[in-house]
Amino acid sequence: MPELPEAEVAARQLRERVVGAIVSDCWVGREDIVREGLSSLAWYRRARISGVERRGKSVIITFLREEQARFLAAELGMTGLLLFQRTPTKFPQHTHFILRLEGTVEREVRYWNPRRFGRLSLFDQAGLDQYVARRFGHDPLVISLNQFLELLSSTRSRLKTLLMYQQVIAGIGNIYANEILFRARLHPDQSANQVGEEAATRLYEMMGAVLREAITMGGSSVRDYFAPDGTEGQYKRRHLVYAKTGEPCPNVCGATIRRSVGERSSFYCPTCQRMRRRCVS
DNA sequence: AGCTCTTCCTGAAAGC
DNA sequence: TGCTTTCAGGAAGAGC
Repeated sequence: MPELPEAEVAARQLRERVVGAIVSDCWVGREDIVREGLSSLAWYRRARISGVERRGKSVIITFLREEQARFLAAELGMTGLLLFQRTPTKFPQHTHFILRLEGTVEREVRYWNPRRFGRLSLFDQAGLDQYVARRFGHDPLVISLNQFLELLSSTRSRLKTLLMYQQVIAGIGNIYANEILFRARLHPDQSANQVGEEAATRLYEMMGAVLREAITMGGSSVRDYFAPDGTEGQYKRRHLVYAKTGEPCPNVCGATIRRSVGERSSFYCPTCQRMRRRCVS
Protein backbone atom coordinates (compact mmCIF):
# COMPACT_ATOMS: atom_id res chain seq x y z
CA MET A 1 0.00 0.00 0.00
CA PRO A 2 1.41 3.32 -0.97
CA GLU A 3 2.91 5.30 1.90
CA LEU A 4 5.43 8.11 1.76
CA PRO A 5 8.24 6.24 -0.05
CA GLU A 6 5.92 4.84 -2.70
CA ALA A 7 4.27 8.22 -3.25
CA GLU A 8 7.70 9.83 -3.46
CA VAL A 9 8.86 7.32 -6.06
CA ALA A 10 5.70 7.93 -8.06
CA ALA A 11 6.12 11.71 -7.82
CA ARG A 12 9.75 11.51 -8.94
CA GLN A 13 8.94 9.36 -11.93
CA LEU A 14 6.14 11.68 -12.95
CA ARG A 15 8.42 14.70 -12.57
CA GLU A 16 11.05 13.03 -14.68
CA ARG A 17 8.76 11.89 -17.46
CA VAL A 18 5.69 14.06 -17.83
CA VAL A 19 6.66 17.57 -16.76
CA GLY A 20 6.36 19.70 -19.88
CA ALA A 21 3.70 17.51 -21.43
CA ILE A 22 0.47 18.99 -22.72
CA VAL A 23 -2.81 17.44 -21.70
CA SER A 24 -4.74 16.47 -24.79
CA ASP A 25 -7.65 14.98 -22.90
CA CYS A 26 -8.91 14.00 -19.46
CA TRP A 27 -11.12 11.00 -19.00
CA VAL A 28 -13.10 10.23 -15.88
CA GLY A 29 -14.50 6.76 -15.32
CA ARG A 30 -16.55 7.04 -12.20
CA GLU A 31 -17.32 10.59 -11.31
CA ASP A 32 -17.41 9.87 -7.59
CA ILE A 33 -13.66 9.28 -7.70
CA VAL A 34 -13.27 13.07 -8.01
CA ARG A 35 -13.97 14.44 -4.58
CA GLU A 36 -13.80 18.06 -5.50
CA GLY A 37 -13.58 20.26 -8.58
CA LEU A 38 -15.10 17.97 -11.20
CA SER A 39 -16.73 20.96 -12.87
CA SER A 40 -13.27 22.38 -13.64
CA LEU A 41 -12.24 19.31 -15.59
CA ALA A 42 -12.47 21.03 -18.98
CA TRP A 43 -9.90 23.60 -17.84
CA TYR A 44 -7.18 20.94 -17.77
CA ARG A 45 -7.45 20.28 -21.47
CA ARG A 46 -4.50 21.95 -23.28
CA ALA A 47 -2.84 22.74 -19.95
CA ARG A 48 0.84 21.97 -19.47
CA ILE A 49 2.17 19.90 -16.59
CA SER A 50 4.65 22.13 -14.84
CA GLY A 51 5.51 20.23 -11.67
CA VAL A 52 4.86 17.23 -9.47
CA GLU A 53 5.15 17.10 -5.71
CA ARG A 54 4.47 14.70 -2.91
CA ARG A 55 2.60 15.71 0.22
CA GLY A 56 2.31 12.97 2.80
CA LYS A 57 1.12 9.96 0.84
CA SER A 58 -0.46 12.06 -1.91
CA VAL A 59 0.88 13.13 -5.27
CA ILE A 60 0.08 16.64 -6.44
CA ILE A 61 0.44 17.62 -10.07
CA THR A 62 0.60 21.29 -11.13
CA PHE A 63 -0.87 22.41 -14.45
CA LEU A 64 -0.45 25.75 -16.20
CA ARG A 65 -2.65 27.27 -18.86
CA GLU A 66 -2.86 30.92 -19.87
CA GLU A 67 -0.86 32.07 -16.84
CA GLN A 68 -3.17 30.26 -14.47
CA ALA A 69 -2.31 27.32 -12.28
CA ARG A 70 -4.53 24.47 -11.20
CA PHE A 71 -3.76 21.22 -9.46
CA LEU A 72 -4.64 17.56 -9.33
CA ALA A 73 -4.19 15.88 -5.95
CA ALA A 74 -4.14 12.09 -6.04
CA GLU A 75 -4.68 10.24 -2.79
CA LEU A 76 -3.48 6.72 -3.31
CA GLY A 77 -5.25 5.23 -0.31
CA MET A 78 -4.59 1.55 0.08
CA THR A 79 -4.61 0.31 -3.44
CA GLY A 80 -4.27 3.42 -5.59
CA LEU A 81 -1.62 3.64 -8.28
CA LEU A 82 -0.55 6.18 -10.86
CA LEU A 83 0.61 4.33 -13.95
CA PHE A 84 2.18 5.34 -17.24
CA GLN A 85 0.90 3.94 -20.46
CA ARG A 86 3.00 4.25 -23.61
CA THR A 87 0.68 2.49 -25.99
CA PRO A 88 -2.87 3.42 -25.14
CA THR A 89 -4.81 0.20 -25.16
CA LYS A 90 -7.97 -0.87 -23.46
CA PHE A 91 -7.57 0.00 -19.82
CA PRO A 92 -8.06 -2.53 -17.08
CA GLN A 93 -10.95 -2.58 -14.65
CA HIS A 94 -10.71 -0.06 -11.80
CA THR A 95 -9.07 2.59 -13.96
CA HIS A 96 -10.94 5.68 -12.81
CA PHE A 97 -9.09 8.57 -14.40
CA ILE A 98 -6.84 9.06 -17.40
CA LEU A 99 -4.71 12.03 -18.41
CA ARG A 100 -3.87 11.79 -22.08
CA LEU A 101 -0.65 13.57 -22.96
CA GLU A 102 1.20 15.05 -25.91
CA GLY A 103 4.90 15.70 -26.07
CA THR A 104 6.12 12.73 -24.02
CA VAL A 105 6.90 9.09 -24.49
CA GLU A 106 4.30 8.28 -21.83
CA ARG A 107 1.02 8.86 -23.60
CA GLU A 108 -1.16 8.43 -20.56
CA VAL A 109 -1.11 8.67 -16.80
CA ARG A 110 -3.78 6.47 -15.30
CA TYR A 111 -5.24 6.43 -11.83
CA TRP A 112 -6.06 2.86 -10.93
CA ASN A 113 -7.63 2.04 -7.59
CA PRO A 114 -9.66 -1.13 -7.05
CA ARG A 115 -10.74 -0.42 -3.48
CA ARG A 116 -11.30 3.27 -3.97
CA PHE A 117 -10.03 4.34 -0.60
CA GLY A 118 -8.56 7.58 -1.75
CA ARG A 119 -9.87 10.09 -4.23
CA LEU A 120 -8.76 12.71 -6.69
CA SER A 121 -9.31 16.42 -6.20
CA LEU A 122 -9.07 19.27 -8.69
CA PHE A 123 -8.06 22.52 -7.07
CA ASP A 124 -7.17 26.10 -7.79
CA GLN A 125 -4.39 27.64 -5.70
CA ALA A 126 -6.64 28.64 -2.81
CA GLY A 127 -8.31 25.24 -2.75
CA LEU A 128 -4.96 23.49 -2.73
CA ASP A 129 -3.61 25.67 0.06
CA GLN A 130 -6.64 24.93 2.18
CA TYR A 131 -6.43 21.20 1.45
CA VAL A 132 -2.73 21.04 2.29
CA ALA A 133 -3.08 23.08 5.47
CA ARG A 134 -5.96 21.02 6.74
CA ARG A 135 -4.61 17.62 5.87
CA PHE A 136 -0.88 17.43 6.07
CA GLY A 137 1.31 17.94 9.11
CA HIS A 138 5.09 17.99 9.14
CA ASP A 139 6.91 16.03 6.50
CA PRO A 140 8.96 13.31 8.24
CA LEU A 141 11.91 14.06 5.95
CA VAL A 142 11.80 17.79 6.64
CA ILE A 143 10.88 18.10 10.32
CA SER A 144 13.83 19.03 12.54
CA LEU A 145 14.91 17.00 15.55
CA ASN A 146 13.81 19.73 17.91
CA GLN A 147 10.40 19.99 16.32
CA PHE A 148 10.06 16.24 16.54
CA LEU A 149 11.04 16.12 20.21
CA GLU A 150 8.56 18.86 20.94
CA LEU A 151 5.85 16.96 19.13
CA LEU A 152 6.45 13.82 21.16
CA SER A 153 6.44 15.62 24.47
CA SER A 154 3.20 17.40 23.63
CA THR A 155 0.98 14.33 23.53
CA ARG A 156 0.16 11.22 25.50
CA SER A 157 -1.01 9.35 22.43
CA ARG A 158 0.56 6.05 21.46
CA LEU A 159 3.74 6.29 19.43
CA LYS A 160 2.44 4.35 16.47
CA THR A 161 -0.80 6.32 16.41
CA LEU A 162 1.20 9.54 16.45
CA LEU A 163 3.55 8.43 13.68
CA MET A 164 0.55 7.61 11.52
CA TYR A 165 -1.46 10.73 12.38
CA GLN A 166 -1.34 12.49 9.02
CA GLN A 167 -2.37 15.92 10.30
CA VAL A 168 0.67 15.88 12.58
CA ILE A 169 3.27 13.93 10.61
CA ALA A 170 2.24 13.18 7.06
CA GLY A 171 3.29 10.12 5.11
CA ILE A 172 3.87 7.19 7.45
CA GLY A 173 1.44 4.30 7.34
CA ASN A 174 1.27 0.94 9.04
CA ILE A 175 4.19 -0.76 7.31
CA TYR A 176 6.75 1.96 7.91
CA ALA A 177 5.50 2.78 11.40
CA ASN A 178 6.14 -0.81 12.43
CA GLU A 179 9.55 -0.92 10.76
CA ILE A 180 10.64 2.39 12.28
CA LEU A 181 9.52 1.49 15.81
CA PHE A 182 11.30 -1.86 15.70
CA ARG A 183 14.57 -0.24 14.67
CA ALA A 184 14.17 2.39 17.37
CA ARG A 185 13.43 -0.41 19.87
CA LEU A 186 10.23 1.32 20.98
CA HIS A 187 6.88 -0.30 21.69
CA PRO A 188 4.05 0.81 19.37
CA ASP A 189 1.75 1.50 22.32
CA GLN A 190 4.21 3.51 24.35
CA SER A 191 2.97 6.98 25.25
CA ALA A 192 4.75 9.59 23.20
CA ASN A 193 5.47 11.87 26.14
CA GLN A 194 6.91 8.98 28.15
CA VAL A 195 9.75 8.50 25.69
CA GLY A 196 13.05 9.87 26.92
CA GLU A 197 15.14 12.20 24.80
CA GLU A 198 17.70 9.60 23.84
CA ALA A 199 15.06 7.17 22.63
CA ALA A 200 13.10 9.95 20.91
CA THR A 201 16.25 10.97 19.06
CA ARG A 202 16.76 7.37 18.01
CA LEU A 203 13.18 7.31 16.73
CA TYR A 204 13.75 10.48 14.73
CA GLU A 205 16.88 9.05 13.16
CA MET A 206 15.28 5.72 12.32
CA MET A 207 12.28 7.50 10.80
CA GLY A 208 14.54 9.37 8.40
CA ALA A 209 16.78 6.38 7.72
CA VAL A 210 13.98 3.93 6.97
CA LEU A 211 12.04 6.32 4.73
CA ARG A 212 15.12 7.45 2.81
CA GLU A 213 16.36 3.93 2.25
CA ALA A 214 12.89 2.83 1.16
CA ILE A 215 12.78 5.64 -1.40
CA THR A 216 16.20 4.64 -2.70
CA MET A 217 14.98 1.08 -3.12
CA GLY A 218 11.84 2.14 -4.94
CA GLY A 219 9.42 1.59 -2.05
CA SER A 220 7.85 -1.61 -0.78
CA SER A 221 5.82 -3.77 -3.11
CA VAL A 222 3.37 -5.40 -0.76
CA ARG A 223 0.39 -6.94 -2.55
CA ASP A 224 0.08 -4.93 -5.79
CA TYR A 225 2.22 -1.88 -5.53
CA PHE A 226 3.99 -0.82 -8.70
CA ALA A 227 5.74 2.41 -9.58
CA PRO A 228 4.25 4.37 -12.51
CA ASP A 229 6.70 2.69 -14.89
CA GLY A 230 5.52 -0.74 -13.74
CA THR A 231 8.58 -1.65 -11.68
CA GLU A 232 8.32 -3.12 -8.20
CA GLY A 233 9.88 -1.60 -5.12
CA GLN A 234 12.56 -3.63 -3.39
CA TYR A 235 12.33 -2.35 0.16
CA LYS A 236 10.15 -5.29 1.18
CA ARG A 237 13.38 -7.27 1.41
CA ARG A 238 14.45 -4.99 4.22
CA HIS A 239 11.27 -5.45 6.21
CA LEU A 240 12.16 -6.81 9.64
CA VAL A 241 8.80 -7.11 11.37
CA TYR A 242 5.92 -6.21 9.06
CA ALA A 243 3.86 -9.36 8.36
CA LYS A 244 6.47 -11.52 10.10
CA THR A 245 4.29 -12.85 12.89
CA GLY A 246 5.84 -15.92 14.51
CA GLU A 247 9.24 -15.49 12.90
CA PRO A 248 12.31 -15.13 15.11
CA CYS A 249 13.27 -11.57 15.99
CA PRO A 250 15.98 -10.35 13.57
CA ASN A 251 18.00 -9.19 16.59
CA VAL A 252 18.32 -12.88 17.54
CA CYS A 253 17.05 -12.07 21.01
CA GLY A 254 15.25 -15.39 21.13
CA ALA A 255 11.73 -13.98 20.99
CA THR A 256 9.37 -14.22 18.04
CA ILE A 257 7.61 -11.37 16.30
CA ARG A 258 4.19 -10.74 17.67
CA ARG A 259 1.13 -9.25 16.06
CA SER A 260 -1.10 -7.26 18.32
CA VAL A 261 -4.69 -8.31 18.34
CA GLY A 262 -7.48 -5.82 18.23
CA GLU A 263 -6.99 -2.64 16.30
CA ARG A 264 -4.67 -2.00 13.37
CA SER A 265 -2.08 -4.73 13.30
CA SER A 266 1.15 -3.87 15.02
CA PHE A 267 4.13 -6.11 14.43
CA TYR A 268 6.81 -5.94 17.09
CA CYS A 269 9.29 -7.88 19.18
CA PRO A 270 8.04 -8.17 22.76
CA THR A 271 11.60 -8.37 24.07
CA CYS A 272 13.35 -5.67 22.06
CA GLN A 273 10.45 -3.23 22.17
CA ARG A 274 9.43 -3.01 25.80
CA MET A 275 6.96 -0.54 27.17
CA ARG A 276 8.87 1.89 29.31
CA ARG A 277 7.83 4.55 31.65
CA ARG A 278 10.40 7.27 31.82
CA CYS A 279 11.80 7.61 35.32
CA VAL A 280 10.50 10.82 36.72
CA SER A 281 12.67 11.23 39.79
C1' DA B 1 -7.38 14.54 24.73
C1' DG B 2 -7.36 10.25 23.10
C1' DC B 3 -9.53 6.02 22.34
C1' DT B 4 -12.99 2.98 19.99
C1' DC B 5 -16.36 2.09 16.68
C1' DT B 6 -18.29 2.62 12.12
C1' DT B 7 -18.26 3.50 7.24
C1' DC B 8 -16.31 3.35 2.82
C1' DC B 9 -14.73 -0.81 -0.93
C1' DT B 10 -12.93 -4.95 -3.27
C1' DG B 11 -10.61 -9.22 -3.84
C1' DA B 12 -8.07 -12.73 -1.69
C1' DA B 13 -8.30 -16.28 1.46
C1' DA B 14 -10.57 -19.07 4.61
C1' DG B 15 -14.59 -21.75 5.95
C1' DC B 16 -18.16 -25.01 4.95
C1' DT C 1 -16.05 -27.84 -6.39
C1' DG C 2 -18.52 -23.72 -5.44
C1' DC C 3 -20.71 -20.91 -2.57
C1' DT C 4 -20.61 -17.67 1.52
C1' DT C 5 -18.10 -15.25 5.01
C1' DT C 6 -14.32 -12.79 6.76
C1' DC C 7 -10.86 -9.61 6.66
C1' DA C 8 -7.42 -6.06 5.57
C1' DG C 9 -6.57 -1.33 5.71
C1' DG C 10 -6.26 4.72 5.42
C1' DA C 11 -9.07 8.37 6.68
C1' DA C 12 -12.93 10.73 8.55
C1' DG C 13 -16.59 11.31 11.64
C1' DA C 14 -19.36 10.14 15.80
C1' DG C 15 -19.60 9.18 20.47
C1' DC C 16 -17.57 8.46 24.98
